[in-house]
Amino acid sequence: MRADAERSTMRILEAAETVLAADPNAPMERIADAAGLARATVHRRFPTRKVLLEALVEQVNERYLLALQRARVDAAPPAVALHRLTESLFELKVSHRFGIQLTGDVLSPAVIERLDLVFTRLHAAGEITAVRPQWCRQVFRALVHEVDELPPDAPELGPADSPGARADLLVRTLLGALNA
Amino acid sequence: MRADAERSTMRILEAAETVLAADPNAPMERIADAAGLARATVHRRFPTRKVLLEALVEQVNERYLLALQRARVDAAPPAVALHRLTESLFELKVSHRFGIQLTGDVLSPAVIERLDLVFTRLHAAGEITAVRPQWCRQVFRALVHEVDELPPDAPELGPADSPGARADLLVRTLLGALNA
DNA sequence: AATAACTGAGTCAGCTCTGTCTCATTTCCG
DNA sequence: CGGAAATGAGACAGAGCTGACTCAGTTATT
Repeated sequence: MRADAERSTMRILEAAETVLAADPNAPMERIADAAGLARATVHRRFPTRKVLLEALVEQVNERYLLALQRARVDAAPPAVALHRLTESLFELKVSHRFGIQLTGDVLSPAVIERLDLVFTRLHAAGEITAVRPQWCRQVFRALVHEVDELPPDAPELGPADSPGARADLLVRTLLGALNA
Repeated sequence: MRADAERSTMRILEAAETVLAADPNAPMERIADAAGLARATVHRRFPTRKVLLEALVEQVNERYLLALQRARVDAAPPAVALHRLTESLFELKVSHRFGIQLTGDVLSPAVIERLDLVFTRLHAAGEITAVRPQWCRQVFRALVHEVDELPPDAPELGPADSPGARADLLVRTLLGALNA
């Protein structure tokens, strides 16, 4: 694969993210335009729309996994790990909104496993009463989405729009929800 | 409008709900089939797909409002009202999954107003610390969705699958989330 | 500089969905 | 019963998207 083609592939993935985030049914041509390429070129890398979507999912799963290991999910105190993970996730959301939304159904097993680890450890530490990691994951994902859609000046985020404000709110809300 | 045509209209709305819940992009013909009618007949009632969708939204808004007044939102203790409202909402979800999902953006002002009333009253009663009804609504809707997707035998719902088990879980979780 | 890889632009057939129209037939309602 | 309304079946044009293909021109690599 020529360095040339590599760049094109990346461009396409980026363009697909931004375009499909705005309109999940956008035609391939709009993605090609956003990437500054011809539609035919997109079809050369990704023969089918389905293939392109799968590539997006895989890409997000990789970054997800990266965020999990940067959060030191298995070593750090679980509440801290959750907080760090959340911060990374919000960053991930700005550049990969569509992909994340798409992974709702098809999170990679590796990601699920690590994610569940956070919640079992939270339970073991007595920070939450909820038992099943699956349920915790569901609530987590839902709240991440809601917090993410909060406008920057929302009172829930506190006075200053500090970078960790969203993560704070999320952790607080999630622990409250899973303690009931 | 002949009694005949009235029935057809209802059939179409019902069919649209069930078909679109499974596939939001399903073609008009599939809706017509599900309604036991010809595609042309559907187009006679609802000239455009857009019009049909709007009708679905309106229908859900009506039922939503009905649920709110049956819950005695303005008189009953707010926690009780919330519980009753939640029960109705879960019922509504089984028959109007698609419409409810669609109303995420376009809830009627009347519904929003009544819904906000619940949360301001909850705050006044000291049951939640969250202030902004908008934020409460967001979290509420998100959790309703997650609880609704829980399988009937989920441990979170308790031993017996009593009718109010889901509402119990939701109220518990929501109050926890909005207290953090 | 030569070769191989990549790309742009255009064309093409095929498919699906939409919305409209017609006309014969069935169904309601007074 | 008889007229009016509603329906089914089918055809129709139009639009949009997809995926494949060609070929001339550009770009990277050795």
